[in-house]
Amino acid sequence: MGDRPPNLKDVLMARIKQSTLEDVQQNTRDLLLQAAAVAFAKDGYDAANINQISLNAGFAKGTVYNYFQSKRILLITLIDEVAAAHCGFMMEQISLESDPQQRLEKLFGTGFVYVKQNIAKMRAILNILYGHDIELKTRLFQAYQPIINYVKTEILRQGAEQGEFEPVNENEFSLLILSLYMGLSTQADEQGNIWISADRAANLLLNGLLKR
Amino acid sequence: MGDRPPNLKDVLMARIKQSTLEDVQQNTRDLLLQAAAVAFAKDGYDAANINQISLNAGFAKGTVYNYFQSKRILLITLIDEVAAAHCGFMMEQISLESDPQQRLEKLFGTGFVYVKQNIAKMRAILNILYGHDIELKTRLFQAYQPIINYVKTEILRQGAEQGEFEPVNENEFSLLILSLYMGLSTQADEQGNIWISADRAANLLLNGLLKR
Amino acid sequence: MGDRPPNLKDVLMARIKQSTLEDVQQNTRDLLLQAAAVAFAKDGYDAANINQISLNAGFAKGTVYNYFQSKRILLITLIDEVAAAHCGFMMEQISLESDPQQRLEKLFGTGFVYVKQNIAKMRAILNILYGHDIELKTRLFQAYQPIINYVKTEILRQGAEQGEFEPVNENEFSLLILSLYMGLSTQADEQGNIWISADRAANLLLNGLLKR
Amino acid sequence: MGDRPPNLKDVLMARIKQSTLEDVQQNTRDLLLQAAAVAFAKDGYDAANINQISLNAGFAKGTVYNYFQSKRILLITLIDEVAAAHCGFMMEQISLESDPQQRLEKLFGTGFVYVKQNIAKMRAILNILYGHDIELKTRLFQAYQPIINYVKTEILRQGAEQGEFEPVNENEFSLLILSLYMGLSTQADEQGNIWISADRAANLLLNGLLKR
DNA sequence: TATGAATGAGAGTTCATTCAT
DNA sequence: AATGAATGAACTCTCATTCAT
Repeated sequence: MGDRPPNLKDVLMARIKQSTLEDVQQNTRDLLLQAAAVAFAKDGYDAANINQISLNAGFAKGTVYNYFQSKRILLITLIDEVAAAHCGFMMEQISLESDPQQRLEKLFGTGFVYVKQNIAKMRAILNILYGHDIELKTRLFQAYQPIINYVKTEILRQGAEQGEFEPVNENEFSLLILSLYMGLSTQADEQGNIWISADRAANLLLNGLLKR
Repeated sequence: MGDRPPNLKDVLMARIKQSTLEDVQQNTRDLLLQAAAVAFAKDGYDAANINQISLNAGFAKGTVYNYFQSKRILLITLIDEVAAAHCGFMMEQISLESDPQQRLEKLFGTGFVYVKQNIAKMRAILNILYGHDIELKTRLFQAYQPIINYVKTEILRQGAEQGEFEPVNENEFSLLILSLYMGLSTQADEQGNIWISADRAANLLLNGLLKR
Repeated sequence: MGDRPPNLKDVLMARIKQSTLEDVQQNTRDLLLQAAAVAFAKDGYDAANINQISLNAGFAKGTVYNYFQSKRILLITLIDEVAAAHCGFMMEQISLESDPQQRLEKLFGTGFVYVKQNIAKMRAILNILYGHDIELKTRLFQAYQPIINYVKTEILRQGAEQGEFEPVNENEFSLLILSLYMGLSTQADEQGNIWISADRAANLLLNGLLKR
Repeated sequence: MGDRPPNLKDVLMARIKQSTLEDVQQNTRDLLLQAAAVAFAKDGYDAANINQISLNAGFAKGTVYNYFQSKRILLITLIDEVAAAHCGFMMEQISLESDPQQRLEKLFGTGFVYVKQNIAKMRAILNILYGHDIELKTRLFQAYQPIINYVKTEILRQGAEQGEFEPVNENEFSLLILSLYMGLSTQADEQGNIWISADRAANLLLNGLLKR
């Protein structure tokens, strides 16, 4: 690899000297996906340079095509994997609470944590969610179904059944909650911090939801 | 121009036979900007084809360069002009009301009307607002300062002074209001219709604002 | 065009100073097709470089795409136009004779003249006729139908009706004649000369055709 | 090799469990050459994918480079080996006849048999014979010298000496015979069958050769 | 010997931009 | 002012080849 300046690949590779072939492949794939997230976040899908993604990941320009058939499939893969990880992380954390109101607060709390820890991936995702490409938006919507359903059944419905929440249109309101979460996420700064606290964000909704 | 089917240009041109040179230029410019809005809305800035914009406006490939120095300047011009018209239209309508609460409701009412009547331009704008390009977002933010200031001084401050509203952080809350308006606008359908009514949108905010 | 060495384009352009727009387009198109024929003849379709074709024609590398949508469409266009010209030329010349036997001799005579005058185009065509691409061969076969039909009806059938020729399977024999012509054409040297004379080639067939 | 469906390699490998190292190498080499013939026949040299050849032969991507230094050398090796086998087979069979006229008939008979039994290899060879690459054509011509010389001395000269054939230009006529054989071979169908019978093909030539 | 991850030169193609008419 | 032929930088993608295992 000669006199290239050390990069993410080199650093990580050093840690896995004893790795098996599967590890190498998984590692390369992950490095490429991470570099793709950074590029798509910074420049958007259309303006991002797939050769540069490969180079930034620490590989030659063609290497990305050993793992992803095309630039678009690279993006779609990123969407699917980020959405799965994002949904999984949030659902796992939210499930630790049992009270619907606390679950809603936890949604924003844990959601904002995910944004902070995965700012590049989130920006790549948000560029699509608010972008022009209908096909990609649909894919993204499908990939986020798990958390949408979770909010619907495990927060809204449960809250209504327990008499805590007003009965609302579950479908509309679960979408509204996720829209607010995503909308606030777009306002994260470079470090992934969001100007409004998770509690205040949840309260904005709770004031409209809670019986008084 | 031969046997092309009649297009927007041809139709409009027929109405202005008596126009002066300035009128023709203004008309051409507007046609190009409108075609640009449609293209940027549909494909995004990067993927939009500037030659196709010119053709869709009813002119030849090079014509756009007689009016705009580059593709990017075309976009910036579009941002500035749409923002100015958008702000102007909303402020003019809102000013017809004098009560702060009614003004807030009018903001969403008249804002949603603007979206419906200018769906392509709005989508082009929203693509930028939620896109990756910081420079363009800054430009957009500057261009929308008039309405942000208007909300701050003519709605929030006035409401607070009249004892109708809780005293809130004017800067933060005016941004939050505009964010909600823009966020809901991203959910407009093909015809520019938005699933939530202006009243309900305003009430979401008012419930948190109003003294009880 | 600066200090490029003068090329075919420059020479020809000089002759058509007064040309109209249509002339310019037709001229550019023809130059590109001719350069394509030379390249496809020399390197074959797959190995030919479409950028180099444009450059060899005297234009920038992208110019070929102003006239042909893709490399393959450039080739298909070349096939169609060469076949049409080739068939037209031969049929026109052969029709000057009325005797079937003389027409057969004229077929080889005039055919060999066409080869000599269009050696690059012929080699491009023959590379396809004897190449691996079935789709292209089919297209070529379709494009040469006129001369195949002409041989069938205006030479073989007429010769049989006039009692000069043995009655043979018209379809098979017309194909055999054209196959022999094409096969001999593959053996043309750099200048387009063929080692066997048109008369001897025709006689090979006439031995099998003529009644004795 | 895991759960790949069994392929030619696996089947053949099973039969040679007891083989020595040399046998294994020879076998691998042959499998690669056969896969190369199939690929070159189907897609032509330029468009054929050397990695796919290796995979189709039942090996990994890089294996072909353990046996052949480059794609081009693989092709040249194929040319040499096919030509040698082809010439050997035909000369061996033809030698079973002693009469020149019967030898000529046998040439087409046994030649057509070879085509049918080696359709992929023949198509690869014919693609080169009628292709654009002069260097390869020259190589092919050299590799087929044995059969050309055989026809010249063991058929034409012998026929003339025995008074059966007209005295003709041996060099030209032996080439003509082989050209006819190759030309007819290009018209073999998917199964390697040729529309004209060996006897009729031979008779076309005998009409011009035989004394009357 | 066989493997397959990685390489990088080079291809086809797009399209913002220029400029002579 | 409007045109559209021409330009050429830059991009996505392919694949022959290398080499450490």
